[in-house]
Amino acid sequence: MNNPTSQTAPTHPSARDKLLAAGFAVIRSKGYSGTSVDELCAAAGVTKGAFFHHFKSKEALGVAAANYWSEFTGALFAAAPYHDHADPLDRVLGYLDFRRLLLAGELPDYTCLVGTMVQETYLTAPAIRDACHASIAGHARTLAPDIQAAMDARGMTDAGFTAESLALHTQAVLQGAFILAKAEDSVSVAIDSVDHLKRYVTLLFSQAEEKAA
Amino acid sequence: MNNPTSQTAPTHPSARDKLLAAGFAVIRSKGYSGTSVDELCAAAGVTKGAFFHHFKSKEALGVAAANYWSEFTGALFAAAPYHDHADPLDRVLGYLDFRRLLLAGELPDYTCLVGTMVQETYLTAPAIRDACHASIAGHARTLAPDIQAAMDARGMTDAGFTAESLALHTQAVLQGAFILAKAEDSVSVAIDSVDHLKRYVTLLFSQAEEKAA
DNA sequence: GCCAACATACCGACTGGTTGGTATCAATAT
DNA sequence: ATATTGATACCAACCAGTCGGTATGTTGGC
Repeated sequence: MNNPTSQTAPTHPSARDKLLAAGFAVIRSKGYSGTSVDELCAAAGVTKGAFFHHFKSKEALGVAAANYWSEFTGALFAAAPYHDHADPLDRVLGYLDFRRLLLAGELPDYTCLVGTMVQETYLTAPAIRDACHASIAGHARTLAPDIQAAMDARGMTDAGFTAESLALHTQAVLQGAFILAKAEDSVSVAIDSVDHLKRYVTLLFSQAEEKAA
Repeated sequence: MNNPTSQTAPTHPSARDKLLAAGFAVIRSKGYSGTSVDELCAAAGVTKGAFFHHFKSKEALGVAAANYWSEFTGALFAAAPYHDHADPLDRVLGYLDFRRLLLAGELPDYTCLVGTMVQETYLTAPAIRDACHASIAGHARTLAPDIQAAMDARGMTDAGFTAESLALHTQAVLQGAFILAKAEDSVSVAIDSVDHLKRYVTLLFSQAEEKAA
């Protein structure tokens, strides 16, 4: 009856896993403050007793959800195909194509949990803010090496920006694109913004190629 | 004793005005859902009775605050000096310089009210979402003519993007920059993103100039 | 038998919202 | 000039319901 790998197996998820999964969905729809513990429990199909057995507070669930989000997205992007390109610039552009591809389904499905949470909690819940920051910064850090390699290949030693700052800029564009998509209730504006970002990166490196030539 | 222009005079602001001003500050700090009506009243120095005299619900205050935000920022940017440049591209770049300049003080002082609110309310309070969308889209619309003029001046008839989409992209970058600044608890990452955006716009139009030459 | 994993029942504090009432005003009638 | 009217602006107290959190079970595997 019991699954020996039940800790993380989707066939027999623990109340903790169900709550974290419910957190992804509900918090992305209604925000952190707008989501009640009761609501979370109902969405997860567990009771409040289970909630407070696994999380000492609502804030603790917020932190855990942000950390789980880091794991989840980390695995998603690590398995993505854009890493296969030989040229580092192609990997960066491939990443943006992949992000564009992810803009599918309904708004709560493709928006960013930690971007949503940090907006509300940056002053009131520093622990959540730190976990969200770690998630965003950690993801940006996976991009920086490819950007740096692309810069090095073109001798861009004095480009006026760092690989890290460009990596963070991509995240800013994506987060902002989500906000505009929510405001317009349409994904097209987000797609347009990713296209602008891709055009920026392309221009940035083609410019350097011309200069080098 | 009584001020004949008391309706809008800052020397004798009405409870409504005080509540809207308090809304700017408190909602930008704690988010919409995270802000209670009692908190708003305390910050404004009025009672709950006054609140519900002027606003039929908390949501109505959210809508009114978003609309007031549109007026407020509309006046701010209309009076900004970047409109004086003769070259439309200089006006666009001047706008970005002005936005960079506005990134001063504490986080709740320079972040965007409607960007914060729409993130939480896009599904639960359509009236607020619409007001936030009107604010963002309306502001972007003030940028589009200058962008279009800059494109026309360079014969960019087939640039692969519209002036409107670039205007919206600037707003996405700014909104995203605010999120990253909140996560990092530092404005520098937001400044970097605005710099990237300015570099993008510069590249976009210098590229077209080269092609035309 | 025991402990982790849950469920049930409940608490005080706080939530958005309502109540009845007062102070202040302009307009009008006297 | 003054009294009457009626509307607006505002207040303190209060309401029913919801909040995050707790106390006390019950259960099922080791």
